[in-house]
Amino acid sequence: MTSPLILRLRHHGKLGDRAAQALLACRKRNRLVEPGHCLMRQAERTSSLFWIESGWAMRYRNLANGRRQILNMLLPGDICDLQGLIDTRADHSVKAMTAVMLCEVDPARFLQLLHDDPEVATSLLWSVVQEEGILREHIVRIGRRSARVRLAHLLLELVRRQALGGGPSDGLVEVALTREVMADCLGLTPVHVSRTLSELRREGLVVLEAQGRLRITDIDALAREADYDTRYLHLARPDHALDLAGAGQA
Amino acid sequence: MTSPLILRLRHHGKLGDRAAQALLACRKRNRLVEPGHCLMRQAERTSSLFWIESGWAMRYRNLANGRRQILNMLLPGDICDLQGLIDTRADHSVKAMTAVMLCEVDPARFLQLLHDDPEVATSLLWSVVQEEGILREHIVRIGRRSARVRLAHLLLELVRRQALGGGPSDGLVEVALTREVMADCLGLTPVHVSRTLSELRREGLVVLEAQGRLRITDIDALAREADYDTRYLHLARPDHALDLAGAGQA
DNA sequence: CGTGCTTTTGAGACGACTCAACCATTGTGG
DNA sequence: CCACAATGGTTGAGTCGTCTCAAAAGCACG
Repeated sequence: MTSPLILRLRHHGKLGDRAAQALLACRKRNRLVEPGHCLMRQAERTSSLFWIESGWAMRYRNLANGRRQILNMLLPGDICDLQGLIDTRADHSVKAMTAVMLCEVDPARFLQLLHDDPEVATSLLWSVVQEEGILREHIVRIGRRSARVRLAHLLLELVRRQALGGGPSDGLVEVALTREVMADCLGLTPVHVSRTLSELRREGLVVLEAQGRLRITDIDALAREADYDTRYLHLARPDHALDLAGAGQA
Repeated sequence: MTSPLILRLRHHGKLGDRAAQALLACRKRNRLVEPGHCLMRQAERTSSLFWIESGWAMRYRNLANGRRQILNMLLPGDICDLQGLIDTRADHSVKAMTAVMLCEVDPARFLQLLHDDPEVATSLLWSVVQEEGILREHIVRIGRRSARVRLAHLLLELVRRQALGGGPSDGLVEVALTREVMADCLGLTPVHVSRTLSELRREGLVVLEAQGRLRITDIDALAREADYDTRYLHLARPDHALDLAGAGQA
């Protein structure tokens, strides 16, 4: 079975088997994190670098007034995070939502590879660009959309992202999200999320399945409702991928 | 006079004169953009790379319902954007708020330098990490803070950021911001921004000066009000900057 | 078959929005 | 140098979306 990291990167462009193998060979060791445990803590110094092999995590920030804002979700194949290459005091925490299998990367080996293999470098750059796009989309969602659209939009994004890493692509959200998690993601209260979700369910756009997991019944209908750009995250193959090697090894 | 790019990068860590010169030498040409004109348009393909030498710009997104969300402001010394290294269809626009002087970069030369000079590579990585931090802070601001705190927090950030690029550090916001711009940044309406700003002015935290420019009269007081972490953006020198060269040229 | 957690539902409050009128500033042409 | 237009800012009144608090209902697990 292919690693979700490779699956995801291959949505960006060419990543040959040799490059993929080289990337996977940067793995130092695997680590299993229990649900609810932290992969990284606010104000802690870290210089670790890893990707998510399985399970979901959340990147969030606790505020002085006790509130919480989830900044992003981390799904299988996501890298967390290039910031780890720099030794900074983290301004946020990362917590496992389910059991999470991490692949820790050997930074030196990783940088070496980045330096030597243009395919890997390009893929990783794509990955960073995609992640920034996700953050921007999140800003728009929270800043200028109603609760209903926010929620629909988030669910669509998660379903799409999990598919990129090899997860289900049939509308089922593979992880049970509590109302509180969705609320902290969307800048709402759990109560209001509950109401809004009921509304979507009443209209048959979404159903609640076993273990509290959600399923989008009609992705296109929901996407229309949510002003969701289906090209988002697609990031089709570029017409002319910039050749990082060309410059680097000239 | 030193370029704001160099000033800003030097807040991150060591960037010697040789490295700084090399970075500036990547400049292909300068371009002046009139206020209100776009540096980059939503859905357009771009593969340009440049930094802001003077003036302010905004990165924003227009929604289907006619609303606008400002994603970030671009100040002198900011790079816009590494994404330009990849040929993607932009999901947002960038518009000059004032007259803006751009320094266009020769991508090939830039990548070469990134590849060869570890000091430059480290600085740029810092820069990317800082930018991500700004986006995250923006999410928290919009998601979990009241109008009053949002506004205060934004002003504090802008004042700090302009100082990093060599602008005033005395609390004066060097560019006149319309209520609408602040509103589109903060996910509010111009009317409500007006009211909120009046409130801050009535309390003497902020004053309105000539040409509609704002001045924060007591930065510390406002920072306390706004739950603003003064370490934010500081990004003090790392204890042990990871040596990108060490791995790359081993 | 409790026990603890999450979800749902209801009622009322409040922050931010809308619409609309008026005011202030700046720039322009007579 | 003034009158005027254009733009952006302020203020008021009423509405609406989301929040708060609280209680009850589901659900999972020991």
